[in-house]
Amino acid sequence: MGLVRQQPQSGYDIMKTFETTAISSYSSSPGAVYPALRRLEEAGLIAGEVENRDSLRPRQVYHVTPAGERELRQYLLQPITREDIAKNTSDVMLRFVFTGNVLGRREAVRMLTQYAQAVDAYIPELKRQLAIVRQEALPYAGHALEHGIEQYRAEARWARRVIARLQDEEDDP
Amino acid sequence: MGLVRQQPQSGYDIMKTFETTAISSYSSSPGAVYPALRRLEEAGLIAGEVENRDSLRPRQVYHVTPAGERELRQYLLQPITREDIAKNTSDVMLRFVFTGNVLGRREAVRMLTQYAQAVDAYIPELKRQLAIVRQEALPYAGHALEHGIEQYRAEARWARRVIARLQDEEDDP
DNA sequence: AATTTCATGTAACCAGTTACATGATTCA
DNA sequence: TGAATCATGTAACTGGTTACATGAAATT
Repeated sequence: MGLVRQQPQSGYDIMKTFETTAISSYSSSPGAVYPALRRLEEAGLIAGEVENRDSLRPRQVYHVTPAGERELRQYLLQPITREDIAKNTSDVMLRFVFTGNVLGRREAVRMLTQYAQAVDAYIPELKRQLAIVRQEALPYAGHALEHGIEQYRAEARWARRVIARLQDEEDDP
Repeated sequence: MGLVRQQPQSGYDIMKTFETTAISSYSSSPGAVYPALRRLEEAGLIAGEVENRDSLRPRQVYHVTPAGERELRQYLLQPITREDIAKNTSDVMLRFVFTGNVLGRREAVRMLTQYAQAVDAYIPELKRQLAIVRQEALPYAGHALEHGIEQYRAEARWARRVIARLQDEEDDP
């Protein structure tokens, strides 16, 4: 839906995007995309219009309805939870991109600030787990946990860097 | 199955592990765990035995069969693909832990070496995508891509550090 | 002329989520 | 004694995967 918001497009376009870009964990199969578009349309969040109706190769181009816009904004404004960061960071990234595009720079900064704080709060949790697996002499699990800690550290660094950059732009447009 | 390999355990134990540890993207719901155990048992990869049969609270404790052991080893020996690293790094981490525990340090090092190479090969791909989104003036998508690049850099650093550590242990056991 | 790409979909299969259900045991 | 935990499962719903199907338009 975020994709359709950015630019009205067809199911085929969406499949293309999932195939070619690094939006991981999303499937480009028509069996996933077309039913999903249908569901969103039935929920009234997007609406499809047929392009090139007269020609022999029509396209269903979807665009976001006002109700869909409201829903999307509401979704993007939801606070970032511990679950969000523990499960899929790439989902959070997608959310960040849409937050920036739909709600603007201010909100994107707000979101990243929240995100960085949530990450900071999560790292000690992982450290506790690391202490436990070290006690239990599970070396490989320990390495994997260190991996997680490093990942989240990189995560926080990135967020703070982007926040700084966005705020610089604000000062100097 | 990897969990059952490490130590024979029940469905409840597995649910507990998923709940308490940072094995993301795995569900702790009984509706997922018990059918999965059943499937593995029907495939002959694990076998369950009833503990405390006489008591009023029996437990089905599963252990890996020889066929399951073969299957697991074969799975762990499979080369790491571009898809593996692009989709879910946490799955790769799980695989690393089991590789270390089941196949030993040598294989763990081999796997990490492969992994680091695959990551190195993936980063330029992301950089190309970054160049494209910069051309198209998509700032937020650009920040998200930079995030991905940073993540994979941290990934490669971690892998090389762990490789070095494991090789040190080898020299000096 | 043949292959690839555009463009849309359907259907069978598989698997996860949520919620419900049951009952014993342990702990406060 | 009541609440939490141990322990196992089922059922309805949801949604994704794989594969099949169709046919026009563009490319080689």
